[in-house]
Amino acid sequence: MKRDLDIRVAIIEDDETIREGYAFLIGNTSGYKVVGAYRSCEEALKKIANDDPDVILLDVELPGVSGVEALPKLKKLLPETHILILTVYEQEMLIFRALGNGAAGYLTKNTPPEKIVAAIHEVMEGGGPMSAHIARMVISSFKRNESTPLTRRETEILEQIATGKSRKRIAEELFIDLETVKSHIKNIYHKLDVHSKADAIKAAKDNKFI
Amino acid sequence: MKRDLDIRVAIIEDDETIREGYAFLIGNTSGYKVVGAYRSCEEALKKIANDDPDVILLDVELPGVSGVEALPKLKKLLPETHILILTVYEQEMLIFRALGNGAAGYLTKNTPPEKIVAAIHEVMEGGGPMSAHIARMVISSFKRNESTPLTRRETEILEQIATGKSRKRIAEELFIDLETVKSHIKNIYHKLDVHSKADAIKAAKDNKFI
DNA sequence: TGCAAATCACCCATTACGGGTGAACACGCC
DNA sequence: GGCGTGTTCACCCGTAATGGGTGATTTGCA
Repeated sequence: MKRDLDIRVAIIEDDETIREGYAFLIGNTSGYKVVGAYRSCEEALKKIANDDPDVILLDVELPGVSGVEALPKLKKLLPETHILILTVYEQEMLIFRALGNGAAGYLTKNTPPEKIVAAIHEVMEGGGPMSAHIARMVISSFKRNESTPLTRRETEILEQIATGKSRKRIAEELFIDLETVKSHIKNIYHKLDVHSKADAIKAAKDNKFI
Repeated sequence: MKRDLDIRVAIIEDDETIREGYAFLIGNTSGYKVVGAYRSCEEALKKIANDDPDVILLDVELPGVSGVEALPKLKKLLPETHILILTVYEQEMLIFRALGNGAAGYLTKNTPPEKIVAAIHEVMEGGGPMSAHIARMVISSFKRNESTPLTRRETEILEQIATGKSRKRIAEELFIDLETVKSHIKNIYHKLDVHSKADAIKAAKDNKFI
């Protein structure tokens, strides 16, 4: 299907200077080829399927249909294509929405040109290129709060509650009595100063206790 | 406190050849200094506090106390120190446990020496260095399944259920009737072929529908 | 030896849950 | 124009789960 061995790159970016800059950079790197460049998602969604790109560089802050909104549509149109996000913003919500919608990498626009080319290569090799600060935020999102007021057992039980299991089922799976589970839950509620499952789960997640 | 401007690195690694190799590499790079090298976590936990390291390179597959187990203890001992995981394994469970326990980065042992030094630098600058394949796995963990059988509304309601909220509360927050929520839940259960909250949440999470 | 953690017990009233059946209305698609 | 899908709401049923009070025992680590 591919017409040669070059990595086929498409660019979706509204700023002409930046778009042309990327196109020039990538087009002049051996092994890479620009097969499409668009100023909007609407335009790209109509024509990009014909470009058969391996990688799409996607700006998230576009006028009209934003990059994150277009992501699922691009993925549906080109399921095998890797999509790299390019942005000036480093907002957590935006990052996690983009990654949840199928982005294969996330780069900030201060990324030096040679690193962008390296990222395209990396994503083709099964990697997940991210700018340093983005990577740190992603890693942080996994990190638990080490100064939890909950004991080991309480944390374990709250995790089970957060999966929707009933106290009875939790008791059975942990080989303890239902009364013991109730007792732990009462202690959890006191420590977190809440009066319901939902509030306990929210408080614990907000504070990264679970 | 710091005796000079070098980045202070400690190494915990049982294989002597590898340990010495890293020590030699880092010690001979200007701007870096090896302040400790240990063959086990037990040994490291006793003495490492005196080294006052900026970064610790930590092997996860150690005899005795494993790297992941030692992570919380090291973090408690040296809260300001960045810990970089070094491993041959790329198991998801190990990666997410390590990141959840406070690791600042995750490198595989096939990482070339100059990249290890770069990773130490990157972590000092607020980055989160990861090997390419690890980064892809981390990113994948965020990705939703685009071919969900659930509708938009059903997904929304299942997400609410997964936070532990009651149907009544969900109805209030979405400004719809309790009966409507019940109706959606019945449809969700049918689609996922389950008969309880817990099973629905599990099925949806396993398939990345939520 | 003492304190925290984990275990179990019995009390109470209220609410939530799972399932069946049916129906109205809006929207897009052929 | 009609058909399917998605969203909304209604009324039925019985069982199970929840939140809270009070108190007691045992185990393990410091």
